[in-house]
Amino acid sequence: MEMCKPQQNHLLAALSMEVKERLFSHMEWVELPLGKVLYESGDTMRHVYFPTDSIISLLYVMESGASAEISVVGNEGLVGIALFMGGESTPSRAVVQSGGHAYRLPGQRLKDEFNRHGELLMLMLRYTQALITQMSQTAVCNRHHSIDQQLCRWLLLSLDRLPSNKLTMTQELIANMLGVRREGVTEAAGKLQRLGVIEYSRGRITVLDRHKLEELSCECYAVVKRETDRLLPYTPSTMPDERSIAPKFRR
Amino acid sequence: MEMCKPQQNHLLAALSMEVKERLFSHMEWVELPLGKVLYESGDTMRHVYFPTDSIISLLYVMESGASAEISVVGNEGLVGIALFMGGESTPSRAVVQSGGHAYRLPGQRLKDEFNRHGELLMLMLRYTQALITQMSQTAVCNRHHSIDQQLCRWLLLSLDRLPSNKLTMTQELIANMLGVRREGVTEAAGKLQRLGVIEYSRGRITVLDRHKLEELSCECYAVVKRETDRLLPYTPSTMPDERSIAPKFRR
DNA sequence: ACCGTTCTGTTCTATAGCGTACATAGCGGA
DNA sequence: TCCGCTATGTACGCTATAGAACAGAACGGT
Repeated sequence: MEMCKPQQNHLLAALSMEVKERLFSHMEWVELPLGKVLYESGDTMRHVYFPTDSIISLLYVMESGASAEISVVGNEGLVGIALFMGGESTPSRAVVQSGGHAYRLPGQRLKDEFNRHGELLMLMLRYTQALITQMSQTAVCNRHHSIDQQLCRWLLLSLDRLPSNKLTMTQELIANMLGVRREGVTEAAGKLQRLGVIEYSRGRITVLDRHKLEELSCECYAVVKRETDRLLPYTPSTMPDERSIAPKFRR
Repeated sequence: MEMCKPQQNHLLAALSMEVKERLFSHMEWVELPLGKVLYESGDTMRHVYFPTDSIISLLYVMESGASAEISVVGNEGLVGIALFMGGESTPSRAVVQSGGHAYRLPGQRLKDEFNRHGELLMLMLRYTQALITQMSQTAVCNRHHSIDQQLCRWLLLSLDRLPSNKLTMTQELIANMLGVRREGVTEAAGKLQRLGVIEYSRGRITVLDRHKLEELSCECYAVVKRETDRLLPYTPSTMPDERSIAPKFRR
């Protein structure tokens, strides 16, 4: 048996003997044929996969059926971060892009390695997953949606983070954020203004019809919003039974 | 200390009294004027920011100077995940997009909350950060680069995860991954073939000139590669011990 | 050796967004 | 009050990519 396998998984290889032995006693060696779906959008993940000579694509599949790759995972990584990030699932699909093999570990076994970590950590991880969702959706949106749709998404994301329905933001600035021309924003904003959805002048934008804005936006806003709400429900910490909630974060 | 009631930070609000009190004894209340840069690409972060009534944009600034927003952070989150993810910095810039305030915590204080967590966790987190980098860069690439460039990037990312210089992948499949038309891939691949960079037929692609491929690719590949190498150097620690694997799962 | 299927190549038109140039309009300081 | 600056509006040609339709080419089972 060769000592230095050419296609071992790098993450597993980097672990100490102690941890590795504990994990490997529960590890399965599985074949991953091309096209196999490891998990669908929203699926509760049961295993994490450590690819060795296979490649897995994380895709976001849109309502239209069109898809875009969010990221790609090979022997440098693992599939199923949501299991330890705390979200248990993601809005993306994992498909085998290049057939091969992987080590597979029941999610529970991975979580067992985490069972001493406190609430702060769990909270951070869950937030991180929400952030990742946003990033992914941004990539998708950049690929597939019009400036008009993206402006709506962007306004809604901003609106959710502000106390009023006004934001101070020149079209030039928005263009930089979206990575488009200022003129493109001018046109899109003009349309929204003509529709009575927003009102603006010299860097002061007032949202008049939020509902319409949501209608005009692409699905990307809703996806991020829904996932963020799911991951971070923000139970008020002033509640007296706060500490009794904490154990639910531990598995 | 003033406890900003209407616009408290949601993450802080969700913490238990115990943890919150420990954190708040080291917390600063800072003003964030519009346009202030919280950190530049590659900067070692000293603080994490919990915005209350401000919005911070995470931007990736390209070599050309053009920029694209990776994500946006408001009172639902925090700026500086790299501090607890283990990377200490990111390739992105954080700019105040909407002036306001935030709670600021020295990074070390946050890390103190993490100091009992084992090596597995740290490894996972570092990987996650690398993945996040890839996602971010995908968003950037989708916005700004041609199909030709994106194909090069994609081939390189795949190549790095495979043992040989051959990959089995139809143009149709690649098109799905990149979120573009199959015809677009056909054209881009044709150009590469004519340049002698690759050779392919019916789903079998051989990379002949990797160096050229890197030249033709946009910067996005290099950014992700460099960051991944930095976060996960895979130091030649203990090699895997075959005997620790359950016999039936050995290769 | 054949035939159907699956890949790849080509060509047409349509359009969104870019680059560029320049015009207008509102605010704010002197 | 005026000037200058910044923000917004508009217009024109250009290009990359989408959408669609179809032709050729190679593989693989029977």
